[in-house]
Amino acid sequence: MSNKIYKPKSISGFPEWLPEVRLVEQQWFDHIRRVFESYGYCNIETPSVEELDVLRAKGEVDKEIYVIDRLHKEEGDKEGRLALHFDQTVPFARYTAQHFNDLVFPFKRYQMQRVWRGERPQAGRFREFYQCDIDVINVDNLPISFDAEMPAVMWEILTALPGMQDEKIQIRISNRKVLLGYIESLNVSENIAAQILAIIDKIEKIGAIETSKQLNELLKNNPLHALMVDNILSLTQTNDLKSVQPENEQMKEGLHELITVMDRLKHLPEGAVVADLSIVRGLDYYTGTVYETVFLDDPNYGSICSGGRYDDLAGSYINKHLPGVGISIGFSRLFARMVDKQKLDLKAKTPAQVLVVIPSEEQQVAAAETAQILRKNGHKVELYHAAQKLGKQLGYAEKKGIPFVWFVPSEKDGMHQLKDMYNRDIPNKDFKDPSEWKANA
RNA sequence: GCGACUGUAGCUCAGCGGUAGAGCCCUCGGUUGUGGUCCGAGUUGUCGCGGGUUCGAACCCCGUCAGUCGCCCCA
Repeated sequence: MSNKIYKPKSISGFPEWLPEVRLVEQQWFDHIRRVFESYGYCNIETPSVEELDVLRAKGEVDKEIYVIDRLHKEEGDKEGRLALHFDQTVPFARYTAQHFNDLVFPFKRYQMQRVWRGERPQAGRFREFYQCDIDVINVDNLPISFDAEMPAVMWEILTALPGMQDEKIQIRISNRKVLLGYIESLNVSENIAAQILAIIDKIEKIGAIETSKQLNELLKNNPLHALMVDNILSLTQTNDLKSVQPENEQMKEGLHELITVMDRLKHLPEGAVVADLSIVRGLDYYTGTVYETVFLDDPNYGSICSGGRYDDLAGSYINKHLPGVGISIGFSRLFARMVDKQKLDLKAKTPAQVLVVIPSEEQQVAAAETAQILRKNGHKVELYHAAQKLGKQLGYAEKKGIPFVWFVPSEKDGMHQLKDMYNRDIPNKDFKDPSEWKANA
């Protein structure tokens, strides 16, 4: 055995939490799971790794993918290269294609797992993080109503998460067919079109004036550039979808879909969900509706809940047409912000609700028996580990944030006592029998 | 991948050329069946790493690694 001590340090971008934070994180997962299931989504879990070729099936992927290797891999070993998945949508599409015959469609599933991206970490940006996804995939046709269900479910979750009550968030929705259709009508090269999208994507960050400047610079060789820039800006900033004149069939279809989705979200509070044609959402597999969600007081923190519709992602793995739509909570990004802003209730460092103390050696057995009875009655119980001074035992309960302390009787035929640690003024409750104490009473 | 800034005790930081410090935390005591306050005592360091300048470097210089924040990209 070596005595060498490796100084412990956290690896940047790979978050880990203290017990009191983890407890709240688990509550968040419970809450999210409950709402997902209330809409009938079933859970699946896919492996952390996929074959690299599966992850790249949709062509070039910009995302930084971690590949994994065996330490003792021999030269010439013929194995598919394995890689950690960078999202849950691609593995889900593979899963759906693979188990096509055993699934019932429309297939509604949720997934809450870690994903990995080798990007440079920053506030709210990790290399290992949780996503909570819901997706629906159907055969041949997927009703547009699902495009409206996605943000509705997420709004319900996000506004009710413990600690999120005061946060002002907004889900923004667009349809890529609108902007892509419009840009197609401009007859510019593919390269220029991509650059236009990249500039529009930053509109909130850099402002309309800077956007206009950059677009003019980009398009300056086109004789109509002033008009084009004006039109792009007014399109991406419009508040009235119905007044937009479609330039072609694709744009018309996108507008119609977007208007339909917005119509079906009218039951949500004013400003919860808005149509925003400047949403670009990268350049990967989305083909129609796209979502992103921001904190209104800090939109640059990044999206905490994004997704969209993909017409043919599963088609990379099976010769069928399997359109889908999905949305994903950037769980770790969202959670880390609430931790940083101290919005979480971190009193408890343990799930234990009651600490059974051991006032003296003689009571050790009685204390252990009592703890067992309380557990059988549904309480979460920790038994103190030694017959030490009571002040020390109470201090322990306090430090761990255990709300109740239990005293076994000090004499034959005496009463059990329950002490409330948070409300010192409340007198101790007496019980003849530990079973008289009901959980949550 | 590019740029800026920062690395000193478990944590937050002071010291900026002359023997390494404070607060918090932790441990014990004041308090042998009822905690949080207060008081006293105590433990804690390759000053990120390597090289250079200097009689002397935590401090100045070079390199390197790590972290934070921007850019890019994204949850």
